[in-house]
Parts: sequence; C-alpha cells; structure tokens
Amino acid sequence: IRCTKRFTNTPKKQMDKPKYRPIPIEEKWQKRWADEGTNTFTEEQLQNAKKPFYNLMMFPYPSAEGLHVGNLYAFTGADVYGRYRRMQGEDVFEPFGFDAFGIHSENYALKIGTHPMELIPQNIRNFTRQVKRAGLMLDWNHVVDTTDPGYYKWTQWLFLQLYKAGLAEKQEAAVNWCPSCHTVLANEQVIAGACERCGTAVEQRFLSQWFFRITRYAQRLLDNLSWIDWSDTTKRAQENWIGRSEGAEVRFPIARKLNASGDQHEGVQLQTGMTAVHVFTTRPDTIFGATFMVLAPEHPLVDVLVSEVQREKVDAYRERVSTEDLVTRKKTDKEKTGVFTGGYAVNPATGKNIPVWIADYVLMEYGTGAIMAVPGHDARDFEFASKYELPIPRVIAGAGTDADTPLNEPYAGDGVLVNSGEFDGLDWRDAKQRITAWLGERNMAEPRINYRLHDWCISRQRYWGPPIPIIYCNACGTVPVPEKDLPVVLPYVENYKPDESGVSPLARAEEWYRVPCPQCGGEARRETDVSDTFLDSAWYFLRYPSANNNANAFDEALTKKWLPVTSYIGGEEHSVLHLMYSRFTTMVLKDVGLLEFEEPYSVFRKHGLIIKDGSKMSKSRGNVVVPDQYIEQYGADAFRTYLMFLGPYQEGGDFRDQGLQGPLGFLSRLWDSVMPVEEMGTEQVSGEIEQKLHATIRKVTDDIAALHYNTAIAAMMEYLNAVRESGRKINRAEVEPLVLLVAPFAPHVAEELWEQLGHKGGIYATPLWPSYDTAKATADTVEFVVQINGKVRARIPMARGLSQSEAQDTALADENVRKYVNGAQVRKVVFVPDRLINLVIG
RNA sequence: GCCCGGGUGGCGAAAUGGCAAACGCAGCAGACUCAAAAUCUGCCGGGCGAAAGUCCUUGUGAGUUCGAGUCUCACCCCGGGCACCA
Repeated sequence: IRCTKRFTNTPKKQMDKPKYRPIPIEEKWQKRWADEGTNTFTEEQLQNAKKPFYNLMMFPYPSAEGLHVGNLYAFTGADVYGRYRRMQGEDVFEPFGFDAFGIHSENYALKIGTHPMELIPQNIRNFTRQVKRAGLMLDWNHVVDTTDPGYYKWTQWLFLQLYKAGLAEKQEAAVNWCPSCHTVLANEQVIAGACERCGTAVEQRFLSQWFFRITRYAQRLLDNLSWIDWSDTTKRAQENWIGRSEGAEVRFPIARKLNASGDQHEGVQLQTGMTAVHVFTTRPDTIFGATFMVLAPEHPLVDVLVSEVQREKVDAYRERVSTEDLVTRKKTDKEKTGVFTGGYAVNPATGKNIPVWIADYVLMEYGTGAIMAVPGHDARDFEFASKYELPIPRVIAGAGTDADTPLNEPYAGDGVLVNSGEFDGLDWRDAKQRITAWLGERNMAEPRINYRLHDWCISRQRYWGPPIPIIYCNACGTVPVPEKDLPVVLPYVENYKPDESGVSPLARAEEWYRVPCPQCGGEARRETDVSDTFLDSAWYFLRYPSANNNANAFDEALTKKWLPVTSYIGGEEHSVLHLMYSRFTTMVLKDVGLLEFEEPYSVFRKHGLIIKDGSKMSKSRGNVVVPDQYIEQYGADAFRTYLMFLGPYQEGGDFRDQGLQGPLGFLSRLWDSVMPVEEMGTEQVSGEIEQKLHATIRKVTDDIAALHYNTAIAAMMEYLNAVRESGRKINRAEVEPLVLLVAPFAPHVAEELWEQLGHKGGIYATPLWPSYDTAKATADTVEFVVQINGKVRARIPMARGLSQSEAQDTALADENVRKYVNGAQVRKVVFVPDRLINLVIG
C-alpha cells in the first residue's frame, strides 16, 4: 500500500527524469577508457607526439595500508592539470609508478612476517586498484616499479656511471647509525639527532660507506635555482640546505705546549707536515678578538697539540664524547663542555699565543672541524669563555659603545672595529675583505666558501634495496660489475632481518656474494650493502617514457622528445631530499654526455598538506582518511572535486566529511540541467548569461593554469546558479561549455553528459577546451561605487566607459550622495574608470 | 635562535591598493510529504533603526594613501622546516 501511494504521488515527469547515479557512470567510463586506450600511449605514439607535455606526479611508496587521501590529493591535483592541458590539444603523458624499495616496506614486512617479495606485489595490486578507481588519466602502459629487476638494473647502471665519473667513493666515515633500524642514515634522514623513520636516537659509528660526491655540485645546484621555475618556498628550502657561507680560511700556527711545570715551551716539529690549525670563519673581521681556539674532539691535530700535562684529561674527554650519542651531542641548549689541550697557537692578527681547547660544540663534519673563538661576538664562544674564564675582549663597537664598553652579552650587530690595530674604525663589513687580504699577504688566510651540504651516503646495511654493483677482489681491489652482467639480482633470502653486526643481511648469503672477479677470475666477494631508496627515485622520471625498453635505461630519441619534465607537482616534504638528489643525478648524466639538459623539472609546484580535524593525518592520531569509502558513497568525481575545492591547492586545507555535500550537489544540479536532453531549450546564449559564460570560461581557464582549483570550481558553481536562477528552460548552449569546463575535475560525469548531448568519440578525441571572447566576457554596465571621503555612499549601475565628468554627474544626482556633499566644495576627485569615484570634500 | 607559511563569519574559505565575507558547509524558517529523506525557496558577521540608512568589524599597535584584509615598521599568536653550521 505504501509503495503504491508513493508511486501515485510521484509526478510522471519526475519518474522519467534520469537521476544522477555516479557509480555506474564511473564504472562505465573507466572501462571504456581502458578498452579504448584513451589515456595510454604506444611507443610509436610517444615517438610521434606533436605537442609533448610530460605531466609528472610523485610516485608513491605502496604501503600495506593502501592509498590515503593525502596521496589522492597529490595525484588529483596533477591529474586536473594534465586533463586541462590535454583538452587544450597537448599530448599529455601522465605515467605512474611505485617507489617500493626501502626501509619502510622492509620494516613492515618484518612486523607482519611476510617476505617483502610477496608483500610488495600485493600492495602494488591494491594500490593500482585504488588509483584506477579514482579516475586518474594515467598511462598504464608505462609503469615503473623500482623493485623490478628490469628497473633496478638501471639503478645499478646509474651507480656505475657515477663510479666511472669518479663521483662514487668508498670512505671510512663517521656515520649516523640507527640502533633500531640497524642501518646507516644520510644526514638528511636524521631529524634533530633522531632517526627520521623511527625516532630513535642516532649513534655515531665508523663504517666504510659509498658516498656520492654531491658537494662538488653544491654551487651549481645553488646557481640553477635562480632560473628554474619552481615554487619559491621549495627553492628557499634547497638554498638553506646547501647552506653557502662566505668567509675565510685562516691558519693559526701551532706554537707551544705546556711543560710539566705549567710553563710554555717551544712546540715540536709536526709529523703531519701541518704546522697550523686551519679554521673556517664567516667573521674574519673579528679576528683580533679571537682569544682561544676550539677543535672538535675528533680532530686529528689534537694528538699533536696535546701536552703531557693535559693528556689524561683530554683522553678522558674524547672518550666520553665518542660514546655520546648524537642527539645529546647536538642539543643546542645543553651546557657546553671542553678541555684545554695544553697547546697554543698563534693568532696571526695579534701575534699572541692563544690556548687551544677541545669541545663538543665544535663539529668535525662542518668546515675544518676547528674554530677561532671570538667570545665577544659569538653567542656560543661567549658562553664557553664565561664558563672557563677566558678573556672576552670587544672588537666591534655598535652605536653608543666604544672600545672600552664591557660586554655583558655577545654582540653580533652592526658596528666598527675597535681594539683591532690598524683596522680600528673600519665598518665590520669592509673589514672582512680588508683583513682577509692583509692576512693573505703573509699567506695566513684566503677567502673561502663553505657549504653545509654533505656528500650523499648511499650505502644501506639492509636487505630490501638494489645491491650495489661492486665486487671486491683480493688481487684487483674494487671492481665495478660489468654493465653486461647487470642486474645484480637481489636474492630471495629467508632471513632478511638486520642485526647489530652493522653488515647487511646479504653478508650472510655466502652462495650469493662469493663470485669470481670479473677482471682476473680469482676469488672475490660482492658488495653486500644495498643502495638508498632515494637513488631509485633520483632518476625514475627518466625511465617512464622508456619503461618498456630493455636495452637502455632511457631511450635517446624518447628522452630528447619528452624531457625535461614539463610539469612536476608534488609535496613539499620532498623539497630537499628527492628533489635535490634528482637534480644532482641529472647534472651528472649531462656531464658524462648522456643527457642534454641539467635540470630535470622545468616547472615544479608544491601542493599543500591536507589536514583532518586541525592536525596532520597520521596513523598514531587515528585521523587518516581512506578514500575508498567516500568514493563508494559519493563517487570519484565528487570526491575529486571536493579535494580540489576544500582550500587553495598550493596551501592545502581541512578535510571535512560534510564538505563533500557541496560538490556532490553541484554535480547533480549540473546533471539535472542537462537531463533529459530532449527537454533542453535550443536558443542561443545571449545577454547576461552570455557575458557570464564568457567570464566564467576565462576565469576557469586562468585559475586552472595557476592551480587555483578552488576558485575555478567556485566560478563554475556561480555560473550554474546563474543559469538556473534565470527561471527559464535551460538551453543546451548554456551548459554545454560547462560540461567541458568541469571535465578536469569530474571526468566521468563530464564524459557521460557529453555523450548524452550527442557527441561521439569522447571528450579527449579532439581539443575541446572552450574559448572565450574578451569583449563578450565584459559586462556593458558596471555597478559604480561612489565614495565621499573614502566611504561608500552609493552603488549606482552605470554604462561601461563613462568619463570622469559623466560619472561625477551621475553620482551627484544620487540622493544619498547629495546629502553628504550638501553643497560643500569638492576638493579632489579620484576616478577609477568603470569602478569607482571618490569625492573628497572638505 | 634562523628560514618559510599563516592569523578574515559558527566552519572551509574569497577578495589586480578601490563594494570585506564570492563559492560551499553547517544552522534557522518555509514549500512539497501522513511523515522522513531528497529536492526547492528565503534568511544567515555585530550594533542602532519601522525603513531608507548608518556605525563597527580582517591577530595587536603605529605609519603611508583620497582609500589598506592587501603596502611599510614594530609586536603577539599558530603551523612547518632548519639548527652548537663557526
């Protein structure tokens, strides 16, 4: 009975009206795109593309938890841009892949007890399913999986190119060791002294590691930032990371040591041939205030400088520091400690002997591992000098102070030199060059540029990565694996758990690492470390066009056609690591003649972070949004549109479940405006709607180009509202362009409506992006703002193009305006054509 | 400490130095319905006012300007990154 009643209550017309049901439409179009190869290129098509546009998004690590909304936010933003460019007639190549090696996957595999070689393919299948459901315009013919031997063969090949170029070196070095992950970490992976991944305090260990000499490229990496078209904040982050400082290297000759009675005596001849302590300073102008020196406890000259009187204390201190973990060592707020070595060096400016100390606040890894301490003008030196009662002279006098004003705190501001001999009175900036030159005349100093950037340690004592293609032979030494023998396949080993030993689990696979030497055939041993995941991602963009090429890492012709990457959109969290390493790799490949360009990404734009309930999504907070449920409920189109609408794309935004209602409602209203097609009007667009249509096309076109997706969507909503509010029957010509404008955001519903409207071949068959007419986009009447003394007193519709006097006359005819002017003299008129007139009275 | 962002209605947000709050969410009222959902219509920063209108309002304080959310200076707060970097 109930059912019957409802049936009779529903008007006939509404029964016939097809309702917007996203899910079947999306399934239909996803199938069609796949069947017809809408989004994929064949090798031939890649080769023959007329207007190549390489649209890159950052490939994800395929976690076992699956795709989360942050991934999809990143991909959709890039996809919208790619679809937009494609509709404008460009050949958009939008590939996808998986960055599946690394500690992440390995730790997870260990945790759940599934071997990574089984786990990762599962994850990739799951990720692929999710990504496909989201309706991205991806080329599934060109997929990259970094764990595929067909891929990492070329990662190993890349290592060999660096090796041949002399840019890969094995060094015994103090490295960051994570005692929990049992591996070495790059400096970039150490966050405030703790492991980036697990948060465990990082220790110092001495291991033999492979390093890439990225520091040789520091200046070039910095210089190119001036011309590459990247988000400013990303460039700034790289600039800070490279950390260029200009200053001087100054030599302090070693002078004397304490003897047993505490007196100074002549220094000994130095075995190393070094007769001076070298320091790097950015403030050579303050050298007259350098009253002592500090060496890092590990500094090799400590052994030379130390006097017998102090040896015991020095050894004890060094012992203590070496066992100290780097978190404690690098805490900036802890009290500084140190020990006098008993040795002295000569300040080359004053000629005086100054004591040499060792202290843990001086780091071996920066500069020369030694400093001249200027306690008067450096906060750290001041603190140290105060504690150990060392003299704190003033050598810079700021406003209101002179040579004799005592220093109660370090002064690092502007000023002129004092207590600095012939340089007194000089501005500190000028003094930098003058003093460096003056010392240089006696060969005691020269200008020097120092970088914070360190060489890239790529060795990992882990299992889940590409083996480093090196063989150690007792007779021949270090021998690179011949390119013909690549890939060095990562063997399946049952026990891949890392241990305390500091060597890779592969070092337990004897049958794998025992090999004959490629040069002499003698007994040899493979390198058992694998390489850093960042090496996999440092070149993946080169592989995509050549993903199906087994003969080369990257095909010469395809690379020439498609690279550098036209547009790269990705998260800011990769500002320094991935983006810096891939720039470095590209430069190296150019230098060895394999590429013709040296910057991999012509345009890079960072996108914002998506927030949930006011904080970053994370598993520990339990606020991670999984897209599947939303896509099932609202459809991929509404979900995509919502993600792009919730805030400015480059700044991110707050994800709220209820927010999805807006875009869903918009898409259903668009659907209702078109369907059923037979009921649409056939009149031409005219009048206000025509103006609004052209203005909307212009705004959407410009906004998408600038990644202002949220305002582009708002403009489309506004236009649709205007069309619907007219109250008339909706004409086909009014909504057809809107169907196209919405396509980058909601591709499925756009395709469906486009087909319903009678168009064959789909939206991407020909370049369909609507064009606008600037003249038509401009309204012929404007609402003119009339201000009196800067306050709005009237809003009067006026014809466009009025002159100042016409506008003024019209304004003065307004009652409210007259009331305020009230016969007073108009002293000044500010006139902004077609917008505003401001009458200043007084 | 240094380097980036950012601070606007109940919420997400918008605004080439020129109408602050577009667009959307939530809310309220109404229409349709036996009812609910869906949909549609209206209202929706605060004060005064019957209304026309008017005053206040973009973290705080100053400044530049005919005019400041927007530019300048100082400060406060939030988020992110770097950090004994010599």
